[in-house]
Amino acid sequence: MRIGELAARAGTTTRTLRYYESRGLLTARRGGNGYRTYDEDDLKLLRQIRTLQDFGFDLEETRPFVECLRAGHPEGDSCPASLVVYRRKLGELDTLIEQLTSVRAQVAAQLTRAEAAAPGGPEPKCELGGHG
Amino acid sequence: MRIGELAARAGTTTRTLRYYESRGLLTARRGGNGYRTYDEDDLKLLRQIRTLQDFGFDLEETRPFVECLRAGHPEGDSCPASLVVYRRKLGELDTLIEQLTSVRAQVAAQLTRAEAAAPGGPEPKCELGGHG
DNA sequence: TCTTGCCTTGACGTCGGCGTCAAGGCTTAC
DNA sequence: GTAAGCCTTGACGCCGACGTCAAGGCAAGA
Repeated sequence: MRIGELAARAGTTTRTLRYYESRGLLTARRGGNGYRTYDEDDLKLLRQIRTLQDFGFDLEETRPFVECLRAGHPEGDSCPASLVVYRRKLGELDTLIEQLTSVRAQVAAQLTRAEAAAPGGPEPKCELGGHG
Repeated sequence: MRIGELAARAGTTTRTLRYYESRGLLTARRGGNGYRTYDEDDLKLLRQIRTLQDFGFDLEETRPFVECLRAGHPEGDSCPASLVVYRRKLGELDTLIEQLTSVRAQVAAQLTRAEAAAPGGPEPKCELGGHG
């Protein structure tokens, strides 16, 4: 198949595929007219990249998975190098979630304080008795 | 005080202060020699910006806080517009944390699956009996 | 043959928050 | 006077993952 069809089947754009190629991921054969030609394996490889990208992996972080598939392994994460990336990512995610949770708490505290200090009353969430 | 001192006292750089000025935050008076001159109020304003930046707020999102302080309010979040930003940010943080938590779980699942499928054994976390 | 729609390479644009360099002016210490 | 250390404006660089435009080639249908 050609680049347009591959892009469509992977839910991305031709520009993206050429970019991946420029980065050394996703190589392509060429037809007699110079057009790029791909097969089902390329689709599988591309879907591996896209899945990881959706997870927030950098393009470089997908490289071990790509090389693993190219080496003939059944899955992109069938190789130790891929597992290393998984574990590192888990650590990064934990750290990030922790930081964001902390920030969330601080912002919430600021909001509560600011609302309490606001003129016109602190916008009560529940009205204890009274309904007017 | 001049720009270098203000930057130092706020733990940032002169380049950053000029950038804030170019964005319309943090205005400055000028001395006879053309140098920017700041006072303690400017420092307070700058610290407000920096705090929000550390929380992950975009520069644009700090504008209501800045305008609130400029209007003479005691705190940057003494104005309704600032509270709106707080609430929106809380929502964004909740969404983001939720997404990251979901991704974390998916990555963890992939790692577990890949480890189980790996040749050479699934790297057991604990050894039940046997120690050699 | 002409249009339409794919494809090619090349190259500049985007976004945010600055970093960094250039070229020069003011002030103070020595 | 001159070197050091502050300041000024202007402008290009950076990062990542592409978007978008330009100029042109190839293929297929009417």
